[in-house]
Amino acid sequence: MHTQAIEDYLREIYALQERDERATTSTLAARLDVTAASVTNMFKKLAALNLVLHEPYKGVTLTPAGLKAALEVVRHHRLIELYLAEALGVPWDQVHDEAEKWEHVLSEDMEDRIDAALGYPTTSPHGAPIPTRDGTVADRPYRSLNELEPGQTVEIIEVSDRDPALLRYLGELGLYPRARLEIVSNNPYRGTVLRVNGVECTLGCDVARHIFVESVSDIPRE
Amino acid sequence: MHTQAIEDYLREIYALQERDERATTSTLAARLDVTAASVTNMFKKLAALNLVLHEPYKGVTLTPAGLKAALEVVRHHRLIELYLAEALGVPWDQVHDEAEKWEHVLSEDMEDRIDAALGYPTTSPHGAPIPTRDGTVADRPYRSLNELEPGQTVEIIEVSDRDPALLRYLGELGLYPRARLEIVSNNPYRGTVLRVNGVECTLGCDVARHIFVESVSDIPRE
DNA sequence: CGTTAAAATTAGTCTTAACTAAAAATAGCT
DNA sequence: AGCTATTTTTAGTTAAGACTAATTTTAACG
Repeated sequence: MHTQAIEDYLREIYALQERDERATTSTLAARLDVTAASVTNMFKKLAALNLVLHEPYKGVTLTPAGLKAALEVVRHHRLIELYLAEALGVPWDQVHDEAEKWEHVLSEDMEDRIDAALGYPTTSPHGAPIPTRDGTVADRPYRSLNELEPGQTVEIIEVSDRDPALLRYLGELGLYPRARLEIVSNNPYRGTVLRVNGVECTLGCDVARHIFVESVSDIPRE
Repeated sequence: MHTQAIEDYLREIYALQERDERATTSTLAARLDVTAASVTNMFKKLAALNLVLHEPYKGVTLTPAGLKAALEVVRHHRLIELYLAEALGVPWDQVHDEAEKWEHVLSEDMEDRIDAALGYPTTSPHGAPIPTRDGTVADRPYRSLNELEPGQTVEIIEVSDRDPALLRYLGELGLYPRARLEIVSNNPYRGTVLRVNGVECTLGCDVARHIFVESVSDIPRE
């Protein structure tokens, strides 16, 4: 196992690559709340450990070994998020911050027990896929809310887990994974207007961009 | 909250004082698997933080502030031991080592949730009292197995949690807290011979010393 | 194409908590 | 009491991972 700091960096680098964003010095610094200089130091260390490819002034990319290590951390993280929500009733806006701490102390044995207690789940409370133990992740060919045409009815698949205030707001509206909603209008400046449970509401573009959905026609409800 | 290292030292100093043993440099070094020099350094740091009184060449004693901090760590430790055993089915010989890691990442909120999920328990799986949130611990006016007269029937109250192999052995014999046994003979050199569930077995003195019991006459079974 | 702003890197420092090796203090034994 | 073995402490080092300040590289724009 790697140090806690290394695991944190790997988790965040993965989180960026997962969304096709570049893992740059300044982005990591903002996400981990450290200075840019600290990030550069760690990038060098990760590169020396063959966990990332560091292109100076460009950013890093996970190597196969780095991806494997990152997926282990992410698996721990998402399993714990779900466990806290299911077993201890922790609200979904708090599970991310707690899991960030717990993920570093989870032994393989405890991982197995939690996995079994949850019935071998496949997604976190926010709808993110839980990597398997051997390091594979489900594809996510989903679209963001802000790319959709008015009139469409869609089902929420996943929402970003990192903004507690936003999660509380979405929770109030009932915008959890598996919730269905209709797009009323969509405008890159004014945001997305949608109807959920008969209620209309507006989400800003930067919010709508982090909500992933699937067309209802594609997944007939059982 | 204090650093993980400080919490580990406080926990072990408390564990010694709880058994009326002196918290010396070498004892702590053995328990925490560090060198004596490291312990001396930490003793100075703890003394500077007013958590212990350090008498050079003699050892340390927890101050009121140190005791309070130690009891918080011990509360976390024992709550987690019980939670792992009850909720995840972890065998009682493994819960100590796992709890040693988990105790450092437990927020107050999670502590409350775990406490509630367990129904506000008062003892760990090994029978050790769980300190309350405000820092009080139940008295333990119990005797060790090796102090008893033959013929007595007693109930196990508590066993030491730190030797997994011993715990597995005791588990095989059914020697859990609340188990009843009869003293067959007791000898400081040969150890304690006892009968439990109709089976006779012998425990060495150093083992018997760490098993705490209460006379059955004192506690009529409901 | 050169100037400037932003981003990244370097150089050097700090803290925590370990370590080794050497010196000092205590305890045990005759 | 005095010698020896053990224990403890001191002194100095190391590693991780953060930091600041200064410098270099890249990107953007007139």
